[in-house]
Amino acid sequence: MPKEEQANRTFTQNARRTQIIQAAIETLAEIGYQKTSFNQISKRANLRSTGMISYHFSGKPELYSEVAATVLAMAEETTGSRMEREETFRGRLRAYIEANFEFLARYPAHTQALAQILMMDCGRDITRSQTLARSVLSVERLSLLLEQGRSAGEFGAFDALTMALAIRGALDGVLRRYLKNVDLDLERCAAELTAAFDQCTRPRQ
Amino acid sequence: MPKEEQANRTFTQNARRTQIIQAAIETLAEIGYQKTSFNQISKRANLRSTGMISYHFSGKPELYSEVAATVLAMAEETTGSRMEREETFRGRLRAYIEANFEFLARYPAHTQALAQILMMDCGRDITRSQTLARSVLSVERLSLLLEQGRSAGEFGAFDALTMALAIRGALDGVLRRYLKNVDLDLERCAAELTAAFDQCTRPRQ
Amino acid sequence: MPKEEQANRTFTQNARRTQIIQAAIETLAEIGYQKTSFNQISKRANLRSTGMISYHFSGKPELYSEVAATVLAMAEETTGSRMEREETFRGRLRAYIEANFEFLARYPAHTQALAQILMMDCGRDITRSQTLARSVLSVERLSLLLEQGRSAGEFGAFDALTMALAIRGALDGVLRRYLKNVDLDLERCAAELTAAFDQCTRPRQ
Amino acid sequence: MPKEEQANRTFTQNARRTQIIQAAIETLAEIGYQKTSFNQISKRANLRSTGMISYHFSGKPELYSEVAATVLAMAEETTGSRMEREETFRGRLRAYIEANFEFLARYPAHTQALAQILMMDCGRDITRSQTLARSVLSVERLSLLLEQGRSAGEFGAFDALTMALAIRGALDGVLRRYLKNVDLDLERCAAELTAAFDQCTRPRQ
DNA sequence: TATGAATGAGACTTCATTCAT
DNA sequence: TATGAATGAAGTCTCATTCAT
Repeated sequence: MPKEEQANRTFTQNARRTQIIQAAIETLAEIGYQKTSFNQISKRANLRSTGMISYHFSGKPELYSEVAATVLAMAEETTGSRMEREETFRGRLRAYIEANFEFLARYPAHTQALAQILMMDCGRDITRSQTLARSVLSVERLSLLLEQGRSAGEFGAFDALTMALAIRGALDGVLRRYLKNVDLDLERCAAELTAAFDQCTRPRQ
Repeated sequence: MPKEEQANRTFTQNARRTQIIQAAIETLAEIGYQKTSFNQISKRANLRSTGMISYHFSGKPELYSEVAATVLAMAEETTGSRMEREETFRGRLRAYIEANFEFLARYPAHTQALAQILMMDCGRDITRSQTLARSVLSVERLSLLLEQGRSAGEFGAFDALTMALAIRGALDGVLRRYLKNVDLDLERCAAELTAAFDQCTRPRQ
Repeated sequence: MPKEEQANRTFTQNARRTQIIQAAIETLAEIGYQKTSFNQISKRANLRSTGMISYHFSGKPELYSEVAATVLAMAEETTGSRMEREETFRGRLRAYIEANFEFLARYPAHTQALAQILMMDCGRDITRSQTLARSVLSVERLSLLLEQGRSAGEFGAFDALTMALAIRGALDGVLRRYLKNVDLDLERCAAELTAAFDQCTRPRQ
Repeated sequence: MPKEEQANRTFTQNARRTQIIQAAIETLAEIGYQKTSFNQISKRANLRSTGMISYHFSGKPELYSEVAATVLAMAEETTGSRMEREETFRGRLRAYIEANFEFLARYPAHTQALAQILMMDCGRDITRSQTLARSVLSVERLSLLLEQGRSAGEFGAFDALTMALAIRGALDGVLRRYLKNVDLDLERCAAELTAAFDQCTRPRQ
């Protein structure tokens, strides 16, 4: 009887959970939130029944939370390590933007799945949770970075939260377009965005 | 027997359609795309059965298309007229950003509903239609504005489409946060964003 | 307020009823019993609402009864007059078969509509009514013809009802095939069937 | 999660499918095609909801196809084995007619259900499928038999297809009457029809 | 007479979830 | 642990019929 609070999971249980989460990611990316059902997910996971999913997850919310957490953790790796190599806050901002594109290029399905879930998260199951707020991808973390950079005199006198929302939004806008229509040249987009936000975060005379 | 191709609608029919569209907007804004059903909408429209909705609209796609068209038309008014008053492209860009905030402040539910529909529009029923593409709010129109401004020497040498996606995305990001959490000071956000994009669209030396 | 038992109909009412009946025939022939709804019929009759049909007919059963009666009356003309010209019972049987094909060739839609209605008549609204039983097309009348011919020594000693059912069934079988697939050569079919039943009704030695 | 392409069905699934098919047959025979709904069928199958039917069959078309296939398979047994015992084509024709009556007498509900489905099969889901075309009961097979018999000199020079349509139609006509009104003496009908078609397929001088 | 808006029952279908095995 | 059959609520849609005008 799984579904316990966390821990206490056997190796097998974790394997199953991972397998299901992976299948959920693929399904969300492939057919979209609307058409994604336990049935679809279980097919992609080569499970013989949807009961398996209900058995390992308390319900759709938990499954989707786990999907989000998984993707966020992966993004954390890519992005976090990329940012830590930079010494200036300005350098970290550039790294943040570039890392977002790198992740998209490497894991489009994961990005897609996360986007789908966050968009539909109206009950705020995920958004309200700490999982997202603590992620390096979060507006909050980005806002903090800007704030610190401003204190250090690297950035101008803008409002950190608004700028963070703008940067995150701009990234999401470009990412979303790419996911719909792969014609975008990601490298060029990355360069354009880093340049743009590099410019508009400059101290204004 | 409604559901006819277009036109040919009586006064009463149009009134009902409007009423239903309005109820759909409120429902989408209030409980989100997922939970929005004909049942919920008909309750909010004080209709006795969902049959009434099916009677006036061929189905969910038509209803949602009409919702989108309605909101876009309203936005067109606010935004379009605000932009036309400007003479420079740079001025129009500022007006565009400001008008987005004005509309949001005046019609938060409409903005919310439109956002929900466009996000879920994976079948591209609406996105692919001309309704959106021709709207002032569209990335395409914004991109065109930037392109023209660049030709006129008002803007720098950035890629117009990427910048348009970024601006639209930044706006959506801030809007979305406001819709989740009304604590944002919209006027200040507007000022920050106009300043930010005014700066980063400048010709770079 | 129409819907009265019969009579008492004004000229206009009768015109409307005829118009609706005609539209029903076309609809049944074109799209089949299943898809035939008041809505479809009213469109084909250029009526502005299905209310019109309910206003002139007490319901679907009455409408379909009238359709059946109309077609049967037309068939009566074709077939009856054709048969009366014959002097022998054997001649009348041939005439009966030939007239069925003539009618089919001239009024395929009417034949189709009647067939659809009689097939679906499980409540026996029509079959049980006298309209059909009294028709020259009915098995009963055909059976009577055979009986009389037998008494007159023209036919063999078969069971009249069974033979009548067989002849009527054979005609329906060929007709139905023609209605599905117009490749049949009706004249040849008519000749074949007259010959066949001419032979098998002969007095057997 | 059933509804798979074919095979891969467990014992239980097949049992349920059979049960539902049986209930569908009874329902069709009892209340007719029009009134037969998943609701009615599920009641007769002692299922608690119509969802069960949708769970085992992809939809009405699949269910009805299976009903038709089931009945045709049963008829194949009765009729096929009865015909194979005959050595002449003429003998087989007689066997064919007699077997039809035998089947009707033994399985009136099945006959009724099949008749209902084939009559309403306007989309030709079933008729167009090979299930019917390959059945012994089909006009095609009957036509072939007549053709072969004619080549062998056993039958006269009639058109095989027309005669096959006539025989099949005659059988259906008698069968249908019996199903509506059980007063017919099936044995006598069988004798009459075999005699009749024996006579009219004779080589004519 | 005629209109057409409104109704509400009922159809089919999907789905997350439960439960006996 | 895993299976998969079963459930039943909820969803969208169709339709004959009613009724105020």
